[in-house]
Amino acid sequence: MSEIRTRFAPSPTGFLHLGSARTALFNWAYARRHGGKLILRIEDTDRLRSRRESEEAINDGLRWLGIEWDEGPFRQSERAERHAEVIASLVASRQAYRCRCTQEELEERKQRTIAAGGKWTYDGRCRDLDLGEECGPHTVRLRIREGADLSWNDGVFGHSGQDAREIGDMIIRRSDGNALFNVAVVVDDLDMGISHVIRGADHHPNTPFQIAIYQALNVEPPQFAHVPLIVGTGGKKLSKRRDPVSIQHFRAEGYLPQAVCNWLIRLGWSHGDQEVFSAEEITSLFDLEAVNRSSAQADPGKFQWLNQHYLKQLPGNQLLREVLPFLEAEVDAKVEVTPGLERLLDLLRERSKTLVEMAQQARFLVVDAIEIDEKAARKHLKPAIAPALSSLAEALDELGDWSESEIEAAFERVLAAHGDLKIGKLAQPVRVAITGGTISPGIFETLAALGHEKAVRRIRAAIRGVESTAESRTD
RNA sequence: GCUCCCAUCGUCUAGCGGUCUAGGACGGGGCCCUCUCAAGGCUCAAACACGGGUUCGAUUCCCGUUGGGAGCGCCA
Repeated sequence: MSEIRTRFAPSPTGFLHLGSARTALFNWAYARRHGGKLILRIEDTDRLRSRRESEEAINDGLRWLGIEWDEGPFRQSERAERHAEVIASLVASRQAYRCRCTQEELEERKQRTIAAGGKWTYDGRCRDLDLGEECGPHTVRLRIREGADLSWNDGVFGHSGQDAREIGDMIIRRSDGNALFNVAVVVDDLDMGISHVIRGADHHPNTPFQIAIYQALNVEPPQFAHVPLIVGTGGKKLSKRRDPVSIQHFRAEGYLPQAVCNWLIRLGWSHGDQEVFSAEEITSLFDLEAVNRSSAQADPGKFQWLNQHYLKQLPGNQLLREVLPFLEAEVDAKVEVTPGLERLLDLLRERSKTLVEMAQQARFLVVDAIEIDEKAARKHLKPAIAPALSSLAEALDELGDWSESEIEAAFERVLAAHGDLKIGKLAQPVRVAITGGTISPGIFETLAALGHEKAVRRIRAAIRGVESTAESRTD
């Protein structure tokens, strides 16, 4: 059996799109699974929409996801000569012919046919005219035999095909001399030795026409597999306005590439009841047979769950490396890495869905001065708790060993000394005092992570705050 | 409008004629744990779109209906 060669062929018209990324992932997984190669080809023949920056964005996105290609990136635009050559050979062998119908004429005839209740395919006006080079401005059309068998066995949809009569003689070269997408794709796939064309189901209707080109070229088409589209909430088409669709966006939101890949691979593909797949599992288990035929909605909830799952699994040094940029953006300053910070991040991974959230939750530890949430202060920093808070500040200040267990012991002493105060009564005020809010990891762990000096300073500052508001109230 | 495609809990899905009183996961409810928030454990609710066939037997096969999607460019 010959080598498995798949390709990812995006058009560089924006950022790496969610659906494109999944197609890339499927192609990559399929190639890896079978010891084959993935070829990256940029379909940039639409000059108006193609931009070099978006090509870079696609490469970056793929690299970030860990999808490595083996050959390319090739640019379709750089292969124009080869496309022209193939079209010329098709004309020479009378498989294609020149057509001088103008767009206006075509449009008019089309409207007339439709108005008369007919179905429009090219009416073949120039089909047998045998027009030569000198016929003036013209396009080139592929001659489609009426009885041609344009069917194929799709890797996902099974037996597929369309009646040749439904297709009509399609244009393969524009009047400006450039090849059209369908030919360019066929020629490139052929030249690049692609064995499996795995692409979005939006290409499903294109396939019969491409098969006609393979037939005209008298070559065997590759295997086709069309993967169902990803749709947005409500089963509607993904919209750039409503749905987040760019991989870069997810990256900026603090999602891990492992989570994105895992999420995407399970959209339309499954392996029994398994939900979590490492990159190794993806590339050893992925299988076209198990790809679904119906389109899938992208569920953000599952995505968040997966992201937290991977966050929890990340080795400490990697977690730090991932969060640091987000944390520095959060506080808008360079952040010094301390053991306390590392400890806090470790506690935070169980409480964060994304790196962005984690950075927000770690903020209190790296800033010099915190802002205390007013509502939290009103609820928890009341005069009644001030005495206990003072004793705690004292007890903590005297601690020689700033460890979680010593801090806990200090708490217990203070609690006992204040009439068996419940720990919750003291923990919340302290939490507000040191983090500015009501939410944090366990209070002993949080205090330990924050550090001796900052912790005591913040508690004392909170006590002063309580006293001053108490005074202003009695006025 | 025409061509093609799809249809299991809210969502992603398992199921490839009897094992289905339909399984898992996310999300949701409840309980436990608990210094807050999480995490974790246990638990509950939740689906075969509808109508005809085929068959001893249909979630599974066939045909319609309905609903959704894609394509119908001198775009890719």
